[in-house]
Formats: sequence, C-alpha cells, structure tokens
Amino acid sequence: MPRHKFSDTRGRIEAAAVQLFVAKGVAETTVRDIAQAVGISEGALYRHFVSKEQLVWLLFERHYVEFAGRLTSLAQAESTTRAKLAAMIRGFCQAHDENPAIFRFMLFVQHGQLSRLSPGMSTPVEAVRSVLAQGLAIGELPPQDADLATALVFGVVLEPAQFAAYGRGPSQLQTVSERLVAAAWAVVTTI
Amino acid sequence: MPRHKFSDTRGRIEAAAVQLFVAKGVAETTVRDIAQAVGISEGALYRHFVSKEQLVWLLFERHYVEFAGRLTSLAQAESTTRAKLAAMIRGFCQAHDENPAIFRFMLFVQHGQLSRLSPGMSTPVEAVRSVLAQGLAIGELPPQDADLATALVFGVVLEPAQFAAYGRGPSQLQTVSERLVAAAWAVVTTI
Amino acid sequence: MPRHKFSDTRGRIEAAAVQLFVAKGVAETTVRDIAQAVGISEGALYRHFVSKEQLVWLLFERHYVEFAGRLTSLAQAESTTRAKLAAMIRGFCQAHDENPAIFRFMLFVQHGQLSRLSPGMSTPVEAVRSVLAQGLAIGELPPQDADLATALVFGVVLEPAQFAAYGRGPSQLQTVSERLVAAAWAVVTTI
Amino acid sequence: MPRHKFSDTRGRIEAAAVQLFVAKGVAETTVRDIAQAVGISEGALYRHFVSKEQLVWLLFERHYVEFAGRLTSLAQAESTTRAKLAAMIRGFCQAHDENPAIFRFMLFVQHGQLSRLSPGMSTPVEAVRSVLAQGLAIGELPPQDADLATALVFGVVLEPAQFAAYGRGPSQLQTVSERLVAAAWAVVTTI
DNA sequence: GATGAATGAGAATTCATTCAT
DNA sequence: GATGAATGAATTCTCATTCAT
Repeated sequence: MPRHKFSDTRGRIEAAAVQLFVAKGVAETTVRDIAQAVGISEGALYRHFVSKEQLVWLLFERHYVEFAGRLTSLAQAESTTRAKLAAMIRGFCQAHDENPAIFRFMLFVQHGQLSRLSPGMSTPVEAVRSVLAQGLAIGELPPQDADLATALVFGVVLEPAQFAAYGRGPSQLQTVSERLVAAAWAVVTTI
Repeated sequence: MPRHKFSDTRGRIEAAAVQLFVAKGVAETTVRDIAQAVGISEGALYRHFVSKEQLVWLLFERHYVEFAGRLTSLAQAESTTRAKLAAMIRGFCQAHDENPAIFRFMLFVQHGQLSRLSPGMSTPVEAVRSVLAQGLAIGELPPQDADLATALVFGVVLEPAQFAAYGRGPSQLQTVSERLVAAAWAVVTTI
Repeated sequence: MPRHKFSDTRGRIEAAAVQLFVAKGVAETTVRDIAQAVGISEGALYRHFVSKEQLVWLLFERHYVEFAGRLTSLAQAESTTRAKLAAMIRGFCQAHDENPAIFRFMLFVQHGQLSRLSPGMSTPVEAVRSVLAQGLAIGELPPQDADLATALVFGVVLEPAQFAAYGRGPSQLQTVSERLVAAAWAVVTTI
Repeated sequence: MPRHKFSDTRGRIEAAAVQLFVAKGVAETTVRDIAQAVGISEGALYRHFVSKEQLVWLLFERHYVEFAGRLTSLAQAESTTRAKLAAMIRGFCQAHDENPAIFRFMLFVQHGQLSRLSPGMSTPVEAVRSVLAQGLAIGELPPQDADLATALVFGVVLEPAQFAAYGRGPSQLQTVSERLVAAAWAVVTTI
C-alpha cells in the first residue's frame, strides 16, 4: 500500500533496510547505509521513521505477526494434526522462498526484538506450539514435552534455511518441502 | 585487587566477554562493559587482547575448532553411522550443558566470524557432514543430499538449545539427549 | 554559525590545520585543537575529511605538487641555467611570503609524508634538480654531483625560511631574494 | 662514562632512543618501543629517566651544547674569519659522519626543544653567528645581515645532511667537506 | 634494580539524530 | 518533503606512568 501513488519511498526504505540488516547485521548497518541504498539523504529517512530502532521493530513486528497469522490460517484449514503440521511446514518453505531476506530477518536477526513482544501477541512459535499441544491433548501425538516438540519442528525448517543462507544445501526450500514435512512428522512421533 | 601474578585476568576477561556477548550481542557489548564486569580498567584489557575484534575471533575460533575435534573423536570411537551420529548428538548435549554460554556464543552469536575460518579448518558442520557422507557412501543411510541431512541434524540439536536460552523447553539438553538421538536418526532416515 | 551553504568550512579547516601543524607539529595537534580553532565539533570534521591522516596528506600533496609545478613553469620561461635557477629562487621567496605557514608545512613539517609520494610525482626537489642536471649536461655548470648541487640550492633558500620562522633574519624572503639568487648561483659554480 | 663498569644500560637507552626518534619522530616513538629496542621492561626505563620528555630534553641539550662548544673551540684555534668558518664547516661534517643519528636528532628532530634553551646558553647557531659577526666588525666580510649570513652557512651544511638522510647525495659529508667549505665562504662573500 | 600488569587521561573515530536552508 | 552539515555522546584504542611483587 504505497502512501503516494508513485515513489513508494517508505517501501524502498524498508526493503533496503531488511537487505542490509540481514547481510551485515542490525548494529553494523548505519542509517547512512540505508539512505545510500535507497538513494535519499539521511535526514529524509526521519520523515518516514521515528528512529532506527523503531524501523527495526516495525519491520520485525509486522512480518512476525503476519507470518504467525499465516501459519495459523494454514493450520486451521486442516483437520488432523499431521495435516496441520504439514501445511505449516509448507508455509515456512513458501515464506522463505518468497523473500528469503525477510524470512531470515524475522527468524534469525532479531532475537533482540523478541523480548519486546507483548505477552499475548501471536507468534510463529505459538502457532506451531498450539497445534502440537492440541495434537497431544487429543492423542494424535505421543506424550511428550510440547516445547521440545516445537523446538524440533522449528529446527527441521530453520536450520535448512540457515544453511541456505550460507550457500549450503538447497537454496529454495520448496524444492524439499515434502522432505521437511516428513522430517517434522518423524521428529514429533519418534520418541 | 592484586596487580600481579595469580589473578588469571585473561581467563576472567574471556569468561566475562562470553557472558556479555551471549546476553547482549557482540556489537552491543562495549569494551567498557567487559572491563567493568572483570573489575579492571579498559586500558588493561589491551594488555591481554589486541582488540575487541581479536578477542571475539579468539574465543570463537578456539571453542569452535576444539568442539569440532571433540565431535570427530566421538564419531571415530564408534563403528556404525548410527552410533557415530548418536555419539555426536550426545556430545552436543554435553557441551551445551557444560557451558551453555560458550555453546551459544559459538553456535549462534558469531555468524560474523564464520567467513574468517580458513577453508581447510575443521568445523562442527564438517564433522557431522563427513559422518553422514560416509554413511551415504556405504549405504547405511538412504540416498539424499548430504548438506540437507546435515542441516536437519543441526536443527534437531540447535533449536532445542536456542529454546533453552529463552527459557522454553528443557534447560539441560542431557536430560533429553536420547530423544534428540532418536530424532536425529529419524530425520536422516525418513525420506 | 550557519549550518549550511556559504560557510566554506572545509577551507577553514584546512587553514586552521596548517597553522596548528606548523605551530605545534602534526602529532602534537589534536583533532579537537583543529575543531576548536574552526569553531565546530570534532565530529563535524569528519564530514569533510576521512581522517586526520588524510587531512595531513591532502594538504601536503596538494601544495607540494602545485609548488613543484610552479617552479617548473618558472624555469621553463627562461633559457639559461642561470636564469632558470634565479627564477626558481624568486619563486621560493614568493611562495614563502604569500603564505609562510603553508610553505613551512610543506617543506619542514611533513617529512613523514615524503615516503608516500608516488615515484613519478613531480616534486620541488625534482624541479630544481632537473634544471641543474641539464645545466651540467650542456656545460653551463661546472662538473659536480647533481644531488649535492640540489641540496646546496635548497639550503640557500630553506634555511633562511627556517630562521625566519624562529624570528631570526628577514621575515619576508622577497626582501632578500636577489641575495639568495646570487648565493644559489655562487653555490653551484664555486667548486 | 658508564655508571657501572658493565651493562651501561643508560647509554644503551640513549642510543636506542636517538635511533628511534630520528627514524620515526619523537611523538611517534613510544616508551615501549625504546624499552623493546634496549631489551628491558618499560618500568625499568624509569629507573634511568624521570620521563620521556626529560629523556628527549637531556639528549638534545647535551649534544646541542657539546656541539656548540666544539664549534667554538674549532673557531678559536684559527685566526681569520675564513679559517674559522672553514674549521667549523669541517666540524659539522665530522660530527655528522661520527654519528649521523645524533646529528640529525640534534639539528632536525628537535625544533620543539629549541624554545626550552635558556637565553644565555651557547648553541651552534650562536657559535657560527658570533664568528660571522666578528668578521663583519673587522671588515673580513662584506657588510650584510649577520642572521641571514648565518642562515646561509647553516643551509650549506644542513641541507646536504638532510639529503643524505633520504639517500640522496653523499652519505659521508667529510668526502665533500672542502666543497662545503668553499660554498660557505662563497655564500657569505657573494653579495 | 627489574618486571609487566594496571591505571587513567586522552586521542581518533563513528553514528543516530537534529535543524537551518 | 528533502538535504546534508553539524552535534554530541559513545566507542575503540593508545600510551606515559605507577606500583605490587
């Protein structure tokens, strides 16, 4: 949704910022870096964002919450735990391939932001965990610690993403999504 | 505060630095933070380390290489791929529980250092990957991409460690090491 | 103190820096000294110069090369060795009197920069030496070591400049330029 | 005069300091540099010298005053202005060749120290100037400004020394001392 | 006399943010 | 809305000097 019909400066700032944050780290990216990447002056940035900190937080929160919602929707469209989980894994893969930079930013760069999330806010972790917890409750999963199961599922999808970022393994996660779906299921059913 | 001899200032600097790097991030930790934690002046740090950058690199490299060696040794003491992998997973758990701060520093905090590793240097990733590659070669593992398999194994052990750092799931990985061993095996055999 | 446009901050920094470098030495002049002399903050300096080192080098190189060109032009406008040398000596005197601070900075303060000159770059020393070498070649000067002759000519003009800086002898070299012209000629013809 | 029969640490410190001061400049030479060159600890230096500043001053003053005395003696042994001047020029050359480092330190490095000389103290400049002033008074030299004449004489000997330091012209001034003697005389008699 | 870790006062440099134009 | 010089607080690092051993 561009603010003005043409010249979506705000969007270009956000895109440039995410690229830089992922490539160099948030602390290592200066406001000047972002301004140069966008092709505007440093001062002009402050017409769109209150501060660098706020820009980081905005980017993180928006995508984090949006992605959590996406995962929840995907799960709700299915009826069994297995199908819900499979849908979510495919959702991870699709989100990664659509925009690897934002995916990485959201899931790796911003541990620093996690503590700022308000308690009730829905997160990808909660989305996955609630599916697993329900699966445990209704007996579709063998008894186990829900948090550990959640961690294992995240490991199955996040670590390949991490490897991809370093040029190891497949760069498109959707090419191996069914493999990851199988691994995720194995990991929560093998006790 | 003795000025001399048996105070092991260097060791105290290293310990304080790792704690702070893990807690706040490397860029967010100032030399002053470290000095204050140790109880010395900022200048005194530079008698022990050439620069903050070198301190980070030293800590990373030492533990990273040492841990890679440890994993390799554990694998070599076993004969089957399954046993090798199990031994390595237990090695991860033990290393984590021995010193979670160093484990986290080594595996999460310092992606920035990875590019500085010289090509031939042995790393935990190489240690795991070579076991899996051999398993594939001798038919003890079903045919699959070795990098992806490695990523999955890392996911199984690293993500629970990450969760532990945020107070989710078990804080001691050794309490669930057999579960992780089973998950790791499942993940490389479920295609 | 206007923040913008017609304040020529860069020029004021350069002028202040030369004054201070000459008065106290380069190493003894801090960035704060320069900033205070100009009336700006230390940080503001860095919008105009990459580093103190670069500022020193820029000032040196610009004036050194420019002055070398000036000497060469003066020599080329004359036909005999004697006239060329005389013109150059007068050029030294004029340059000194125009801006003694820059003259001193260029010729006394910055020996440290000499090694950074690229080999082919034209220098005042080369300008004088080539005139003398040509004079030797065409027999307008008695046979002698060209480097020693060059050194003697420089001594004749630089040492009075040095004395002037300490308040000894004439403060304006142009008042004694004909004396120096005669001395320079004597020094390369008296064997 | 070593303080103790063996291990003339103080002398070794002075020698190392002069070498370093000449090679890198006083400000650029650290106490640590000197200590390392001598092969002692930093702290040990302070058993021999009150401060770095005092070391610099001591080295400068001692050699400067000593050399002034030497020049005066050489002049006094002669009767005519011409002979006095010749003897002094030869003295410059000899001092340079005996220990170029100290010569350079004394005459080039330490302009910063000149202001600390007490007014009555005898200096090389005064030694030369008084010979020339006397020559003017008794009519052995044509009328001229005594300071300018002194500057020219210094130029004749110091600039070749400077060139030698940069590897240009003769490295031993004594090989060209008669040339310099002739040049010095020419310079004060050519009006 | 010697050692070298420690101090503490700067020094150079960086950078998010402001503001006159 | 845009610019970019300027600010000022921090940050890394240096170094002469001190002092417990």
